[in-house]
Amino acid sequence: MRKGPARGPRPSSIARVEGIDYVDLDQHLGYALRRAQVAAFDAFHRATAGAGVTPPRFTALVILNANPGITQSTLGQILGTARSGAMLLTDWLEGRGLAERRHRPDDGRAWGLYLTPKGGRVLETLRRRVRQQDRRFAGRLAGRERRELLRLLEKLAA
Amino acid sequence: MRKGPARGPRPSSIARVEGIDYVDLDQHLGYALRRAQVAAFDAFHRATAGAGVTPPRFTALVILNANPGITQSTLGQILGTARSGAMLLTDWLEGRGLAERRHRPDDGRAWGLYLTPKGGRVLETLRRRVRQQDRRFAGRLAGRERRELLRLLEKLAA
DNA sequence: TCGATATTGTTACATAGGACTACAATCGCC
DNA sequence: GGCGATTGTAGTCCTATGTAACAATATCGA
Repeated sequence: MRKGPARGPRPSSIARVEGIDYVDLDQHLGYALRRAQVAAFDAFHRATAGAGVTPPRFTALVILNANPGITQSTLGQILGTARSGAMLLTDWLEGRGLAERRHRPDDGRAWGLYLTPKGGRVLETLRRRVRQQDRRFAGRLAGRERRELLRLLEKLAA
Repeated sequence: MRKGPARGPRPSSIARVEGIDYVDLDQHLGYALRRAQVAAFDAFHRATAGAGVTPPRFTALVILNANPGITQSTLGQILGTARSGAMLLTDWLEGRGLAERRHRPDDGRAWGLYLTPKGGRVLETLRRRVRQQDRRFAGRLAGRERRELLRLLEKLAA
């Protein structure tokens, strides 16, 4: 229906071009957020290179680990995607042996989603790498600045 | 080649789901940035509803206005997209009479891009609406917080 | 000056992530 | 028991990219 930020082929980075007048573009929160997010995505991608793990997939792993047994619908809500998208994501995870669907005794329609032992191990590795890269990425900020940034972002997205 | 944030069909918003343990997801800059950006995009979309103007299109208008005569390649660099994408974008702008291509006397290969008078008017309207919506969106932040946020984002994206 | 090389716009093609809809199975509630 | 709501699923469509190939033109070096 409408359009929004998602994931797809990527701008390797949004570099400033020499000799161009950017006017007051930086004063727009949306523009500033987008630039920062592209940079963050770059960092994420470097951290997980080769694993084929995208941000939503990583998020799904984290969520499944902390909330075993949730349904695909719930996962979709958490990620902000349609049910069909959550299903494709689950297919992907299951296809790699990272997660599995288990019938729910209490509800014949729904599946419960669980991380497999392998999924847990992969998550741990990813988590370590992502955290490390995150720290490097945020290296330009002082510790207090980083915390302040997170606080402000949280306030915006709430 | 790789994947990254872009625009496409959208998650209407990424709401927190009741009873779910989000663990330390908020501690990841990438995740926090993404959530904030989705919210910002929502605000942008409301501001430009009906105009069919997406963030990159808006950016292109602003850039063309301040840098008349730039080439499509340069526009692509600024937006962080491939030449072919810049061309499609230019087609769209030209199709609506917002911008036009003019032959360059100095380079037979390239076109110079210029905003039309109509393009200028549309930009002014959009700019006003976007700025207004931006302010509303940032309303949850104190003036100083907003400036601080922009400063930190800039530092990250640089 | 001329030929190799690079750049620009363009076209055609491929991909990826979503949304939307329709459907069958199942649940919940009256 | 029956009807509306929910769940997973499959199918289809759309949009925004990127890549590769090409012709025209520029540029640079021998």
